[in-house]
Amino acid sequence: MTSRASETMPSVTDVEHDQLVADVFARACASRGVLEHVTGRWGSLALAALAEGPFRFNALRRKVDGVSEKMLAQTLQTLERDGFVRREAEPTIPPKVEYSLTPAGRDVAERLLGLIEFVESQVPQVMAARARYDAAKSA
Amino acid sequence: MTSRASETMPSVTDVEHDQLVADVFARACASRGVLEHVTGRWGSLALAALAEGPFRFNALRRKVDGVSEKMLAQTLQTLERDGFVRREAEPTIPPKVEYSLTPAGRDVAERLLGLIEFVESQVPQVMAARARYDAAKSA
DNA sequence: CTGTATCCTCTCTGATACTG
DNA sequence: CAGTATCAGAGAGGATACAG
Repeated sequence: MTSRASETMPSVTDVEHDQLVADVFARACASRGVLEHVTGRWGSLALAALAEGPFRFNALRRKVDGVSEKMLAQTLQTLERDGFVRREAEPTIPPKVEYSLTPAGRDVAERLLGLIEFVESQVPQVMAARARYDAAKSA
Repeated sequence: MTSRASETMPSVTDVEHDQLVADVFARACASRGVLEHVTGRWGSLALAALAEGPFRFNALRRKVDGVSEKMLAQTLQTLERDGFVRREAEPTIPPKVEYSLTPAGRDVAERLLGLIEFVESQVPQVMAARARYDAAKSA
């Protein structure tokens, strides 16, 4: 197996040529990086928020409670670069920048939303499971 | 449509104010932590792998290429504690431990799989988007 | 208003080594 | 085989200040 990959990782351009199916389980597969961008701590929340409609920077910042300016900017840039978020800046004073989802972004966001809703619905059960687990541990 | 668990609102340590529905956008909501566990770098891959069936520790380690023993153990413990993964150890020599999904885990894994498959299918487009973005930047 | 730049902390992560 | 323990580095993340 190629488990012991040499010091050189295949570049991203190699991947598009090998018409192999993308496989997140492969350590060097680009899909893993993309997945991390969309499922990341702030990436998932940003996408979920934008699923409700376009947002301006600070509105998004208020929506995603707890995110710092830096991380929000960084997250949005990453998602824009990956083609999931669209950024439209009006060259006015004061500047107005609106973020929205691209078609691909909407698709990702929908699946994300399904996951989020399920997780939210499971919170009580999770808390119960944690309590059980911790009790068994200390016992 | 979200959890209408109005009847039994968990007294889950929870949030400062009692809210009727879990809200990932709230920074103090437990759902955010749970979401991070299942969407985390290794959590998502572990759940996706287990969706294919039960795995023993080292088999899982081989499947999820690149994960260290430590992180896999840690990830599995977290997911077990949250009630998404079941761990069954046979007290034999040598030890045999099998990991599988709980019903809740299966549900999460399915949604995760949908997301992963979509992301994998989007890899070419993402690469193209990145190339475009980078080109525009340097221009 | 919308970011960028800087500094600093602290968690996450992975090698390695060891135990049952 | 299935972990646990420990250590050190890398990088995520946050606060603040500043620029356009």
